[in-house]
Amino acid sequence: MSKCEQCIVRQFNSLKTLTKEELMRVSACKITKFIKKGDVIFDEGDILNGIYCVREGVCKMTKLSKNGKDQVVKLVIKGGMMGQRTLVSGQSSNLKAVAINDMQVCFIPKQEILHDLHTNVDFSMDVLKRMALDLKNADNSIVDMAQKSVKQRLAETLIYVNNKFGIDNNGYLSLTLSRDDYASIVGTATESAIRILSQFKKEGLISTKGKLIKIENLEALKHIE
Amino acid sequence: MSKCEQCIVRQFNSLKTLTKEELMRVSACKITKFIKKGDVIFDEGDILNGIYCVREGVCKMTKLSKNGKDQVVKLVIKGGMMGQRTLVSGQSSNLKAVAINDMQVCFIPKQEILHDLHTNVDFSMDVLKRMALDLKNADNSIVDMAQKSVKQRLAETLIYVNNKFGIDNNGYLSLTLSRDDYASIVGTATESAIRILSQFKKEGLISTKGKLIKIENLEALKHIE
DNA sequence: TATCTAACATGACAAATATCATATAATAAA
DNA sequence: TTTATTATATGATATTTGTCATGTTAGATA
Repeated sequence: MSKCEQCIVRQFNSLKTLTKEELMRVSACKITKFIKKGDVIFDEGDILNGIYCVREGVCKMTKLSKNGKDQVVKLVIKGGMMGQRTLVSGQSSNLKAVAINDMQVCFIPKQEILHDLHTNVDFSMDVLKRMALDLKNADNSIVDMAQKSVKQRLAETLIYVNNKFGIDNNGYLSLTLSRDDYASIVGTATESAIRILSQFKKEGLISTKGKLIKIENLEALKHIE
Repeated sequence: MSKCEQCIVRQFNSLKTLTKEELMRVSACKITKFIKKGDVIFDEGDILNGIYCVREGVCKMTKLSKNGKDQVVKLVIKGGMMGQRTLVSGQSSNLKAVAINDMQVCFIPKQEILHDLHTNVDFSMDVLKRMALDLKNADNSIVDMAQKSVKQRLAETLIYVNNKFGIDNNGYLSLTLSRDDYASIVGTATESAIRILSQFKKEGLISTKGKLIKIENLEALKHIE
């Protein structure tokens, strides 16, 4: 079992503010889990007894709407954490976490993190800072959902995936999402997402090969009306 | 100038976790401001040198979308705080704060709050907890914006205003919002908001008198399709 | 390989929502 | 009070988006 002290992933999250001693305690009680694509890590309403640190893979955090459709609220990538909000508030989870590809995550028990939150100011301030950033992003999402067209949101999602995950050797977006995932991120019907992607293709903004998508005209995508 | 130690409003926010000494220091450096309806307390991009505690009145926090429309992200009421996110992240404000009615707010300088955040664990944990709750609410708003119809969102807004602000002697919603405000909360065109309110009226779900709105059938509003 | 299944794709149509025009009512300013 | 301005209201119409039907493709399974 690998040690947190040697894990590069923690550089991307609040754990980097922990002291060596704190890290060793965390490392001693953490549980590393291997999650297969499509598996549910935790569900809405679950009581989480700790937080998850993503070592590998990508995860979507979704919420089921009353109309029966899942809405993706956030994508969590390597270095990301899940469950902090729930840990802090003491409530059950508001979101469901599903692996988009094979993942490796470390589970850290609640009491360990809570202890560090109370005793290490650097840590608690960093957690606070990241939560503040999450809140800002969420606020911006609200505005986008309310004010932008489906086409604009889909274009922005493609740009986001491009920026966040980059492209493979052939120029295709490294993160492969199903059309259904795109629809669920954008907040539209699967058919609508497919239709708009087809339109983007016709207009030369993107090209596709199966599920793979290649951005052909980033600038034009940025200026979708 | 009134003292924070005697201010009931702090019972509703994180300031209630401060010690008497801390409160007195806060009280000594706070500035109470009287804001008139429609006035801007701070704008997007502003550098805030502190946080605001709402003593009286209601405030809308909005963000300007690229299409030129303001989207209301949150309503802040008596006891609410503004600017914590910005204070914590060290960034400029992501939102604009506009008074919906006459307000009284107390401005507390940044360094005072930051000091308390670093030294009082109860305080920092409470701020964290409230931010976590804000984040949950924001996530839920994303889902609502993405998945619910304008009609549903408007109905829910009416219910929210009813629950949060109550009704006056004649049964009308105590908080009076313009049709434009409703549109900006729901994320739709003003005409659409007006049209749907008219429809609700025809269906007997609400009645109106000028800008005033009275909920006539709460249960039916809750079950709008 | 053949078959099955899930994902992708597209047409046809319906429903929701935005936009533009215009009218009326309410409120503020002169 | 009169006038000017802003908010509310509604019709007509265009656009966007959702829904249902159906077909196609690609990958999984037997």
